[in-house]
Amino acid sequence: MSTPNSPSFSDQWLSVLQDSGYRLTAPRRAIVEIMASCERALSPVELFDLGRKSQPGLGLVTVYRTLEKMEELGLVQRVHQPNGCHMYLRAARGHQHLLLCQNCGKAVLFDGDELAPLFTSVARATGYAITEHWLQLFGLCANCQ
Amino acid sequence: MSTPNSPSFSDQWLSVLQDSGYRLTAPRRAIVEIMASCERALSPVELFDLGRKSQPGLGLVTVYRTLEKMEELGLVQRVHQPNGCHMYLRAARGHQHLLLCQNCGKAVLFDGDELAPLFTSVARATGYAITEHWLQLFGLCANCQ
DNA sequence: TTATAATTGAAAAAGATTTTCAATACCAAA
DNA sequence: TTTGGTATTGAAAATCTTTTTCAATTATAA
Repeated sequence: MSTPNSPSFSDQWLSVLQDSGYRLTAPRRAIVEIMASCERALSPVELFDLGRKSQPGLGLVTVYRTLEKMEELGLVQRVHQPNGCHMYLRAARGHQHLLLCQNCGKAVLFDGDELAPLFTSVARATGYAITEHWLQLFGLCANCQ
Repeated sequence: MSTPNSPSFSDQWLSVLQDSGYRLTAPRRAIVEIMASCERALSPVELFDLGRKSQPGLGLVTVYRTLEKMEELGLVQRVHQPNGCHMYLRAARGHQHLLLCQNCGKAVLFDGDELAPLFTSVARATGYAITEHWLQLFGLCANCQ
């Protein structure tokens, strides 16, 4: 429950950045504000365009750099697209996976705790040390069906 | 069981290409021969370098174009990498998932039958109609660890 | 053998992302 | 406050993968 005296979602992110030794600058504030309140996945260029509305001098490079830091801090997660480009989405807590509507782009998250046993057994069967996994689902949301 | 008189694996692929209306050219033969016999995922450039050994004039563009056709015909499958680039792997039959060595590219396939219940419950919980899923694991194979 | 249409490779273009670098701005310490 | 060191910035250029263009070549059907 958010009250006028409780820190907003984006203020929390700014604190995380600051506590990690990063400086709070106007471009970062603008980027954080957008990402912290957006429910869709955004491409770096979309984020850049949105950010320029409040921060006209904003550079695309700064968008990339800030996304990198936010990902490193677990604030946003990268979304892989079939064309190889990336989008970024507000991260959920814990390890969450993505279900994307192929029509409108709306994203829903779900957790994949049930996957752990599968990964363990695959690792054992193959001898591989598994370092990373991706699971993404595609479909149609209730509206678009 | 392959005998001197039965068509080789790569000859089968060439037949598929020809039956689909594509012409058989020396560059295509070279590319098909490599992909049909390689167990690792290859990047277009790796394939290009390998192909030049038997076909010195081979162009990278032809590699891309031939991969595109082979994927369309279900002979190879695209492998997505975290960096956004693609590699290509001889296609498996049936629905299989990929575990890829990040060092040498060696690929292992596993089936994800155990995932079905997860997808069903996610579909029910979200109201989405799930049409496609994307699961890929990354790690280090026994050799590369 | 010939005609025609697919295919080729080089070069250029297109995109996304990263690097470089001089100028700027944050913020800790005085 | 003021100040100094240094993180950060944006522009431009560089990278890298992939696609497009185009004139020359080549496979294949007639």
